Amino acid sequence: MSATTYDTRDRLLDTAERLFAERGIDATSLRHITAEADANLASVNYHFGSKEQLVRELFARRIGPINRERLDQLAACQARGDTSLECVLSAFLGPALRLRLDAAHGGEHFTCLLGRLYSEPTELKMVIIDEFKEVLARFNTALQRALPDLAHDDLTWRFFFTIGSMAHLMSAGDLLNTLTQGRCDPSDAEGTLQRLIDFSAAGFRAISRGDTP
Amino acid sequence: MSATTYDTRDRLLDTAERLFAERGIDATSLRHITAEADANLASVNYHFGSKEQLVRELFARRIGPINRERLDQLAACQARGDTSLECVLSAFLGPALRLRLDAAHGGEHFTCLLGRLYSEPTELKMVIIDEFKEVLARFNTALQRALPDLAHDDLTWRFFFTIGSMAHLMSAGDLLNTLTQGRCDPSDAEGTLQRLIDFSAAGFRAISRGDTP
DNA sequence: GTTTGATTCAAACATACGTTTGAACAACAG
DNA sequence: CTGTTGTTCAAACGTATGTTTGAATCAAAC
Repeated sequence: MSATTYDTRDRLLDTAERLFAERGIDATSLRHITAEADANLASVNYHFGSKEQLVRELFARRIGPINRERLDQLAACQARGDTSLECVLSAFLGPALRLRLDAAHGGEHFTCLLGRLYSEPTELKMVIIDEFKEVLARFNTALQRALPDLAHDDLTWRFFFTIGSMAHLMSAGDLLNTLTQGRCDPSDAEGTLQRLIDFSAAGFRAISRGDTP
Repeated sequence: MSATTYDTRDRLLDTAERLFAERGIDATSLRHITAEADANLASVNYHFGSKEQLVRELFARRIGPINRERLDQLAACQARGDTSLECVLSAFLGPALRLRLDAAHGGEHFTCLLGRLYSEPTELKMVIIDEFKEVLARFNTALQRALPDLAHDDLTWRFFFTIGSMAHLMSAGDLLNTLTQGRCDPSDAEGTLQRLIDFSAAGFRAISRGDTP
C-alpha cells in the first residue's frame, strides 16, 4: 500500500467518526462522509468494502486500546499491592473518560459514539460486548477482592450502575456542560474521574437492602 | 372520529413503539410498521402527517405522565414531611423504572426508547429535554434540601451520575439480565429501584474530593 | 518508455424510503 | 336514496441511499 492509500483511509475513518458522533451512524450518508473527507464516493467501498465494515473498523481501532489500557492499569494496581476499590475503579473508568480530552488522537468524537453503543440495538454491539466480556470478568474479580463482604449480586448491580454513569458521561457529557452553563465540565477528565470514583465507590460500599425487602 | 379511527391510530403507535425499541427509529420503515400493524402504508401520513410526527406523539403520550407522576410523588413526600434523600430519589427514579413492568400499557418497549433518548443526537431530544428542565429544577431544589451540606456542583454531578445509571438500566437492562443469566433481573422494578436508591443515595452522601485535588 | 498494480474518479445501478394521489369504501344525516 | 365525511387502499412519485463499474490516473519496477 502506498502512502496516499493510508491517507484517504485514515481521513475517511476520522471524518466518519466525527460525523457519526454528531448526527448518528444511520443518519450519516457515505456521500456526506466522502464529501467532507475530500474523497470519492466509491472510496469507502474500495477501502473498506461496505459502510458496515467502515463502522466496524472505526470501533475496532479504538476499543482494543481502551480495554488493553484498562487491564494494564489494573495489573499495575495489583503489582504495587494496591487492591483498593478506588484503584480498581480508576483503572476501569479512567481510560474511557480520558478519551474526551484525547483530541490529538481524535478520541473526543469517539467518546459519544462509545457511550451510545450500550443503548443501540445493533448486532455490532454484541460483537463488541464479546470483546468486553473478558474485561468485565477481570474487573469483577478485582472488585470482589476489594469488597470481600459484598454479596455477588450486589456487586454486579453496582458495577452496572457505575457503567451507566460512565456511559452517560460519555454520550451526554456535553449536555451536562450546556445545562450547567459550563459549571460542570466533563472535558476536565481527571476532575470528572475523581468525582465519578467518589460517587460510585460510596455506592459500592453502601449497606444493601436489595435482598431484604 | 369513529371507533375504527382510534383503533388504527393506536395500533400504529403501539406497533411503532415496539419496533422502534427493537431496531431503532431510523432503521424501522413505515412499511414495516404498517405491515405489522395490519394497516395501509399511507395510514401513518394520514393519521400523523409524517413519520417524525408519529415519533413525537409516541414520546409525548408517555413522557408527560412520567414527569407528572414524578412531581406528584415529590409533592407527596413533602406533604407528609418526608424530605429524606431516599424519598426524593424514589420519586424521581420510580416512575421511570416502573415503566418496564407496565406491560398493560405497553411501557415495556418504551423503556429502552426513553433510555436511548439521552444519547441520541436528534433535535427531538432537545424538545423533550425542555419539558424535562422544570422537573430537573424541582428535584434539584428538593435534593439540596435533603443534602444541605453538599456543594451545589457536587449535587449536580451526582444527580447526573444517577440519571446515567437510570438511563442505562432502561436502555440496557435486558443486557444485564442476559449477561447474568437472569440473576439480576431489572423487570423486578421494586427490587431494582431499591438497589439503585441504595447505590446512589450513598453516592450522594459521599465525601467530596472533586474540588480539592 | 513501457508495463504493472494500486488508487481515484464520474457515472450509473438497484433498491428502499417517506410521501402523495385519487379512487374506493363505509357510516351516517338529511 | 343522496350527499357528505372520515377512512382505507393500491399505485405511483421523487429522492436518497449503498454499491458497482469501467475508464482514467498515478507511482514505481523493469
